Amino acid sequence: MAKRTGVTRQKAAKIADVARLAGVSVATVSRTLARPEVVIEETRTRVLAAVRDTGYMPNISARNLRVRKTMVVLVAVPDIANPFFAEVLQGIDDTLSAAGYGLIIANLAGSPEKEARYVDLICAGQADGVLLLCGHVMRSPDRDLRDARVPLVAACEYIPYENFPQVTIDNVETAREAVRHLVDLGHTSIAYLSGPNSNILEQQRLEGYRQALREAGIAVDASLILPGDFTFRTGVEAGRALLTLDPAARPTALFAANDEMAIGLIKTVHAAGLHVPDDLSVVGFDGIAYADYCEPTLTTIVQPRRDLGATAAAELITLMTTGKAGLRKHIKLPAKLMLRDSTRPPRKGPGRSFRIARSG
Amino acid sequence: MAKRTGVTRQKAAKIADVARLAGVSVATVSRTLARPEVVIEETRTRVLAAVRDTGYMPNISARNLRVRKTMVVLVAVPDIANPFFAEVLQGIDDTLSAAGYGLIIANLAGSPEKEARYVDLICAGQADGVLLLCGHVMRSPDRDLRDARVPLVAACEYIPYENFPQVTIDNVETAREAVRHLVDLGHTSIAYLSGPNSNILEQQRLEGYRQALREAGIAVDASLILPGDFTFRTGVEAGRALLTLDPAARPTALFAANDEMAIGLIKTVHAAGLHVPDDLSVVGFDGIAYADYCEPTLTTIVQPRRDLGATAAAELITLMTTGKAGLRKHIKLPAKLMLRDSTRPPRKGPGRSFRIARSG
DNA sequence: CTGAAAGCGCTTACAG
DNA sequence: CTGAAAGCGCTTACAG
Repeated sequence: MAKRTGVTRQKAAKIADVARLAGVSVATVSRTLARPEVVIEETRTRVLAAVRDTGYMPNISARNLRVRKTMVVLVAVPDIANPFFAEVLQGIDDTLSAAGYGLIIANLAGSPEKEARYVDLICAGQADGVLLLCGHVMRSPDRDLRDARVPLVAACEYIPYENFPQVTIDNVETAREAVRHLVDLGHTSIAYLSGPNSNILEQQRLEGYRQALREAGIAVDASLILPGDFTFRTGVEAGRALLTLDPAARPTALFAANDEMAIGLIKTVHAAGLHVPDDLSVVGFDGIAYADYCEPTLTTIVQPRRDLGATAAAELITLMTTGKAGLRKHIKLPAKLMLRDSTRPPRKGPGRSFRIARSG
Repeated sequence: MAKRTGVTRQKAAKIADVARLAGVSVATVSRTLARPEVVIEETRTRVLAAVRDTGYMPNISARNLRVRKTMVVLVAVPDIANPFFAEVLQGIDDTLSAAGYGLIIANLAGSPEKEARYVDLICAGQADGVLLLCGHVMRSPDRDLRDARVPLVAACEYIPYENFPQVTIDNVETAREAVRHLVDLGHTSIAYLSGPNSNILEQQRLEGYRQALREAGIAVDASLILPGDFTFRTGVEAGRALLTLDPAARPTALFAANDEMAIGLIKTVHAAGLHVPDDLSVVGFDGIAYADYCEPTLTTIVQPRRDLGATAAAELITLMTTGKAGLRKHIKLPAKLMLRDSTRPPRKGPGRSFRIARSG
């Protein structure tokens, strides 16, 4: 230990303090820290000891100013209170902070003003890269993020017609698998509880539903496609709609475009005396924590949230450091069907002939 | 619009570019932006026009280096994937970003290495203030945050024996209110499902439970205090423990130290045929979103999460800018009891004499 | 009211 | 292998 150690010192030590104590120039201190192998061992030892004794840590603002980098990444999330994104953020944070990057979390929360503020911030060079989890390229009234010469990577919600890297699951294929599970159980009357029509995830999941039915030789019945918007509330409404149906015409299974809606629907039909899975099998999508707590526990598609975040962050780091993207523009991560208690073969056996007679 | 606008320019405009275009010195540009009232109107007009035409935005690193501030606040959260903190973070983010501060989210996630890295970062002057949501003052093997001459504010989880500002709900009073609600319904045999003993929140909620019973003249029965650790799993275990009890000795109501445990317990006793609230009333604590979806919906204490975050952030801003804290060191925000479907008067009427005979 | 100049703490060619 | 020096983009006394 030197005379006065850094711990209780009033002001933080700067590089000049270290240089003085070690008896070298500031350039040598800087070099020792950045590329230890270029200085001779004796110098290195002296410098490192001085660093320790002074408690020196570099001033990031000064370094960033000098090298013209910010070492921060902005990540745009639609809603930070949504647990889904919280876990994706964890994967991002792990990867980015291990590489020395800081994180600015831009919580869009449906506010165009906030979004515009963040766009301006990025255009002003306040971030070295941007991670888009919000399903669109951020905009402001007078600036376009694509002109900001800053690396972009999107994750979770695919953004069509763009050519930066994107990391998502394969929504079409995964939705297809979910519906195939219902078909395999013997269901032939399978409803779909949709998300908002304009949403890309909704469009892909609906497509997967269609494909699975087609493969099974089941005609798509438009009356079995229930409107929803990803909220618990529309799940409840869809449940009520199901209850008004003549029991003979009621589907024996339902695939919901997300878990919240599935859970709202189950709760509603339960309260009316319908049993899940005996009277109705339900599959959700996302794998939120609650899907494992609800009654019955929900069969659903579990997205690799952490990995989605980590992979996107790694892709962005590549882009920021090398200036070029990895080989694949669109990385699709596997999501898996988690079988739980909300699905079961239909009680009355296949009602297929009935459905075909009724539909289109 | 000037000849070439900033939008598609290669490099971001700097203050010298603005000065040249406006025909003034850089000092004047800086002044106009910082304190518009000190320059004469004509100058101000010219400068502002030049700012607009160049698309100028100040380089934050340079400014921070110069004024020796970082304009970032570090917020330490125990677990970013926990929806409770996600919403507190929203309140923090709103307040801080409106004041021009950036946010570094330190996701401690039970990792002492990460925590130490963040402590070093703060000691190196990389943040102007710290918001502690983690229930303890962050530590690293060789540095103490309290010596880092950086403003500290804690929120949500009270940290005893410290003298920086703290913002929490009144856990004792609120728990007392929850139990009083059960007492008012006529319950006299009221169990408590606890959190981990070492946790300060647990200690306070237990104290509130005790006070409410005492006020009602009900003796505390140690056998009705079930161990838990805030997880859904221990709620399930407590439910099983309840089921092994002789029905006559079974409590008619239960207060759980948090919602996850309450929900796990309800699910377990339901599966065994016990009805909530008819056979058992349950009150939770926290007001997580799921408490409003589960079956039955859960009567619980709703914490003002957003407000907790916003208030703590405002307190920290005061501390960072004026150097002194507000009047009150410990700010207690009101939490409210949300009545839902999991509580009801006991089926068999007050069993008070029985309880007294049995306990203490 | 405005300008010239110093300086915040670093990194990095450029010499030697 | 090491040092002297320039410069990253700002802000702010200090003069005038």
